[in-house]
Amino acid sequence: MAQLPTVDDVARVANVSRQTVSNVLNSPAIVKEATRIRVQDAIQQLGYRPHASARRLRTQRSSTIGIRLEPVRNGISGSVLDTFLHALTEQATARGMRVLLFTADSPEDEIEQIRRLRDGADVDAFVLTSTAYADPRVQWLIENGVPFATFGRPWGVDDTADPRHRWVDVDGRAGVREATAHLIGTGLGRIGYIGWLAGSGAGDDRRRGWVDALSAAGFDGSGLDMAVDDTVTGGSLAAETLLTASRRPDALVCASDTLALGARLAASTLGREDLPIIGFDNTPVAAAVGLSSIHQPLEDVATGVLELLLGQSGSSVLSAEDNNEEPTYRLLVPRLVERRSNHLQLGETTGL
Amino acid sequence: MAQLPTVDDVARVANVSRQTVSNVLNSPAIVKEATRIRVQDAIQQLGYRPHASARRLRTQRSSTIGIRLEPVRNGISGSVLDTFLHALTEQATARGMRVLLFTADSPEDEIEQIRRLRDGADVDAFVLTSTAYADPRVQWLIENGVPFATFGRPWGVDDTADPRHRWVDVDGRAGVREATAHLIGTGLGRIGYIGWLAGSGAGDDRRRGWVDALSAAGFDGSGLDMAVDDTVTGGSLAAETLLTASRRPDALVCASDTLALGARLAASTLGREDLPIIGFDNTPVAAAVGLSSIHQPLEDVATGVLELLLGQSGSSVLSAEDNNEEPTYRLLVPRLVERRSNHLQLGETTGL
DNA sequence: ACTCATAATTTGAACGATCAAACTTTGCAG
DNA sequence: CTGCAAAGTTTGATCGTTCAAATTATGAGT
Repeated sequence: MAQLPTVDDVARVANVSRQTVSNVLNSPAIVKEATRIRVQDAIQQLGYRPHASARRLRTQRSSTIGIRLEPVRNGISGSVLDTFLHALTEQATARGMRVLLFTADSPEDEIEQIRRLRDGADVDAFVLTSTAYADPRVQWLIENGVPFATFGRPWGVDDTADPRHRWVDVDGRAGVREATAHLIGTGLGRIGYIGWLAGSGAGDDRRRGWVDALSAAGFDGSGLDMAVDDTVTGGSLAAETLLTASRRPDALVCASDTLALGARLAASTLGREDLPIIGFDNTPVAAAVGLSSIHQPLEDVATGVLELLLGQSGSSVLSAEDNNEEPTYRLLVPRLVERRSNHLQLGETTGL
Repeated sequence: MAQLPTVDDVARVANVSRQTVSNVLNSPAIVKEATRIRVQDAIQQLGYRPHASARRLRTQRSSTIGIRLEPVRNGISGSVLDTFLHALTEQATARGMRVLLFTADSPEDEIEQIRRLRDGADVDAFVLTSTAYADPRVQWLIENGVPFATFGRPWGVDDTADPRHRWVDVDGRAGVREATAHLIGTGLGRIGYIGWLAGSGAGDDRRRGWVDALSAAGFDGSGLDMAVDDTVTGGSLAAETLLTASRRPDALVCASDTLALGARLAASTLGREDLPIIGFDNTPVAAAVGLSSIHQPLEDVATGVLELLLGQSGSSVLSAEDNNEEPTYRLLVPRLVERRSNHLQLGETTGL
C-alpha cells in the first residue's frame, strides 16, 4: 500500500507551499481564489486527507468527545441511551468532532477512565449520562477543570446555579403532568401512578407531575400510586395491586415503558385489556406492543449538549469559564405519543 | 491549568534521557532495574501520561477501532449490538485500543465514512456488524487493504474461503436446532416455526435449524411454519394463523425475541398461556416477560473479533496477509436459556 | 512612477513522542 | 590489565501538521 499523501505532496502538485495548503483547509478566506482552486484540485487528485494525529498534536486539541457506554441493564429503556448516542455521534461528526467510547464499572472507575483519556490528550470533553444526587463525577470534573456536559440535571443542588455545570435534561414532571391531564381530559377520574422507589432525581420528579395534574383538576390521588423497582415484574405486581384494591384506577401512568409493559400484561390478565396505560421513553417495545408513551426529544438533547460544549456553531470546545452570559443549561419538554393497544388491534385484525 | 508533563519533564526529574523514559514505557526489559524504578517514580510523581496523538503520529498507528452505530430499528433486539459494543469496548481497552463510533445512512455511506476515517489515519481497523449476502462493504475493504473483521458470516460466498475476510459469527442454525430438539425431547410433536422472509442470511440459516431437528426426529413440519417481517405484530399474526389452523402446533420456535413476544401475546389472547415459545437473542425484554430464548455469547464474539484483528495477545492490528495458517474465522455456539412465562408467574404470585 | 498599507504566500520552528544509530558502561575471558 | 562483546543509555532525525514571523505581490492614492 502506498503511503498516504501529505501536505507536502499536495503543495508540490499545486505549486505552492505547505502552509498555503494548510490555509486552504483551515482558513480558505485568506487564500486567493485562483490558488485555492488549484490547491483543491490537487487535493482531489491525490485524495489527500489531513493526518488527524498530526493535526491534533500541533493544535493541542483532540476534537474528540468521550462518553461512557453503560452496561445493558434491566433493559427495555436501554434504547434511550442508544438513540441519544446515535444522535450525538451523527451531530458531532457534522461538527467535525469524533465520539470515543469507554466503559466503567462504577462512578469511581468512570472518573479513573476519564482521567486516563484526559491525561493522554485523547479527549477534549466528556458527556455524562444518568446524573444522580450529588454526583461525584460532576464534582470531580469541575474541580479538575475538565470540560463536560451532562444529559441529566444536577439533582439535589440548585439546578441552575453553577455555570461550570452545563447540562441538558428533559422535563419529566411536565411530561407526566401532560399525560395525566390528557387522561383526565378524556373524562377519566381515577388516574393511578406507578413510579420508582423514592430517591432517584428523575423518579421523584416524574411523580410530582402526576401530583400536579391531579391537584390542578381537584382530584384525590390517595391509594392510587405505587413505588416499585424498574422491572416488568414490578410493574405487573403494582398494577395488579392497584386493580384489585377497593378504589380501582381507570387509567395508569407509569414512570417507564418497562413498568408500563408489566402493567399492560397484568391488566390483560385481569381482563382489563381496555385500560389506558401511558409509559415513559417511547421505546421500540412500547411501539411494538401498542403502548402510549412519553417521548423524549433525544435529538434535541444531543443538539443541546453540543451547543453547550461547542457554542452555537463552533467546532472546538469552550472552557466552562468563558460563557457569555448565556444560560448553561436546557430543559426540554417531552411529548405524549398516543397508541392503541396491540391487544385490541389483534382482536380487530382477527375479525377481518 | 498547568501544561501536561512530557517525556522531557520526566527525564529531567529522573536524571535520564527522553529515550530511556520511552523505553521504560515501551520495552521495560531493556532498561536496568535501578533506572527503571527511578523513572517510574518520576512518572508517578508528575502524573505523566504519554500524549496519545504524538505517539500515534510517530508510530503511524492509531490504536483505534472504528465501528458503526446502527440506528435504533424495530428495536427489541437492539440490545444485542449494544451488548456486543459494550463487550468490544471493554476488551479493546484492556488491550490498549480505543473504540471510535461513527454513523451512516447506507452501506455506501458507511464505506464513505470508513474511507474518511482511514484516510485521516484515525482508525486502524474496522468492525462491521450485520453482514448481508454479497456485502459491498466487505468487498470494498478487501480491495482497499483496510484491516477489518465482521460480526456475521460472508453469506453467499463460500464461508471459509477467503482468509482476507476475518469473521466471527454465532451458529444460529445449531441454536434453533437445539431449541427445537429440546421441545421434542419434552414429548411435543408439532413444533411450529416463525421466521423471517427468505433472503436474509441469518434468517435462512435459523430456519434450517428447525428443519434439521424435525427431520432428525422423523417429524413432518408441513404447514407449521410462517415467514414474516421482524415485528411484534408480524409475530402475533403468524402465531394466530398457526394456532387457529387445522394442524395446530403445540410449541413455537421463533427467529427473534420480537417475533416471540408477538407470538406470546397472540397465544395468551387465544387462551394458550401455557404454549411453550422460544425466542432468539435473549434480550432484556425476553427476560422481563419470561420468554425462553437462544442466547448469543456476545462477549466471546468480541473476544474473537479482537483475536482475529490483533492476534492472541498483541495490541496492534495484523494485516490480513500475514496470517499464520490460523483459521480466520470463528463460529460460536449459542445456548438455550429456559424460562417460564411471566403470565404464569403472575397467576402464581396472585395465588399467594 | 513611487509610496505604503494590505493581501497573499513562504519559511523556520514547534507540538511530543519513537526510531535508528551512536555512544558509554559493564563484565568476562585470556 | 587488555580486548571485546553485550548491555545500557543518549543523541539526532522524523512523523505531518499548524503557528508565528518574515517575505513578496498587489493595488490605491498621489
